[in-house]
Amino acid sequence: MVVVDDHPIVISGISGLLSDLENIEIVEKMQSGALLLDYIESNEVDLVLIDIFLPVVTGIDLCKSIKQKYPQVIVIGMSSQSERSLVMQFIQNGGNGYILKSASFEEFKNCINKAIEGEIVFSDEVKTIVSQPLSEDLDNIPSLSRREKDIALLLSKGKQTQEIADELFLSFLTVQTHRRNILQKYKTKNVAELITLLLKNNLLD
Amino acid sequence: MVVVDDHPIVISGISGLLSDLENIEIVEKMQSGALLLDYIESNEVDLVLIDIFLPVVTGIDLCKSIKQKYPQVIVIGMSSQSERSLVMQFIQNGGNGYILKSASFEEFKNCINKAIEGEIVFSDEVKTIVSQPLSEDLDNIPSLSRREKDIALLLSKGKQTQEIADELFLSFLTVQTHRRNILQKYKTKNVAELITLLLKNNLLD
DNA sequence: TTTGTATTACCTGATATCAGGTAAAAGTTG
DNA sequence: CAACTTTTACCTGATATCAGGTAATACAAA
Repeated sequence: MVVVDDHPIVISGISGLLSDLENIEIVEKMQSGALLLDYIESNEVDLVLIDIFLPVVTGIDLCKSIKQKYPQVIVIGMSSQSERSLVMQFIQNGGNGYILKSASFEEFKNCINKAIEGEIVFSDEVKTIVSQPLSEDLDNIPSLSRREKDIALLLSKGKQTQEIADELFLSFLTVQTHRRNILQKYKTKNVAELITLLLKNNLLD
Repeated sequence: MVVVDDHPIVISGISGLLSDLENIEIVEKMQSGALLLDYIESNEVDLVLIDIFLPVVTGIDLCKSIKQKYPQVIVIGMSSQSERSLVMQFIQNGGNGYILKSASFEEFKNCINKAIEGEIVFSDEVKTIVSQPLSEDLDNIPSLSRREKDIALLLSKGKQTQEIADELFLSFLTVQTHRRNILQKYKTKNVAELITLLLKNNLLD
């Protein structure tokens, strides 16, 4: 088994945790995806435990790369906080399981053992997150058109309709129409609610 | 020394890391601030290493509580990602240092040793973050009072003055006053800009 | 080519926000 | 206790937003 994490203490922690699992041997500990891909080229690897928030290449992309070339390798993801969409993405890219770093030692052991047997495993907290009835239908969030984004961005900076019109060389009335369309698109009743929604969904970057 | 973190693997990792530091003995490992405050009541503690993102009570508030009652205890903060404002807040609340979890073993050891000698210590990455020319003067962000936060939160949900008044059993005019005070406090010209500022600075959680 | 979305633009009226000033009661800190 | 902050509350007028409807041009997809 190989652990990939850019936090030395996490690696150390997992070593300690797994030292009493007889069937598992931590072969290597590394701090980046690139190192893992190199290693996997010339060594036999059964199981990989990777942090999702790695520098350069994210854990999700790393998982994808591994699975494309070596589909038999079991890949388990880890992170501190977890969002439903992240976990789902990871699994969709071939991940065999997902564990929150706040999981207990027992959970870690169980998950790893079951994953080896071919199951898709989740730590308890992840289970509850994944099985949540996904808050209404907030998944299929519509996206902003180019112009709408321009306007939303200026709105988020506190600009008002006339100022936006001046800045984008548009009519006051045009900006007004865009505003209304954006509000309707997201079913928000005013700019405050809109900005909250946009920022929380990273739609303004 | 006591380690407070809600991630078992991190605690395990730190144990492993510090087992070869002779002058330090990890007395206790616990997963919440409440446990620490209980423990500290009846035991002598020299140094505490706390995670910033703890459930219920954040590491910053925990640090504050500790320092109020036991100013001689050395408190070092930790987190995975770090933001300038977070680190500054922690130090302002009496923290003796801040370490990123991605820090190397060496850094951990150095920081802890120096902190014991009375220095304020930062791991390398934190240093660079702290010493950044801090985008203009966005540091000294005032904080919201309890009531102001209530109102700001409802504003972010798109509620308007009258609705907020009803929900909080206040006069329309009172809410109006709060709104104005909040806008003034952050020098924002409307709610849209305000929400942006608050969300980007994590002031609404 | 037709359908659909995006972008532009105009009009009106009801309602909300913002900015100005004022002030008392309650709670907190030195 | 005194000073300060917080929370509560009222008044007014100017300006902005929101909701409703309508419509032409442009550009991409079916």
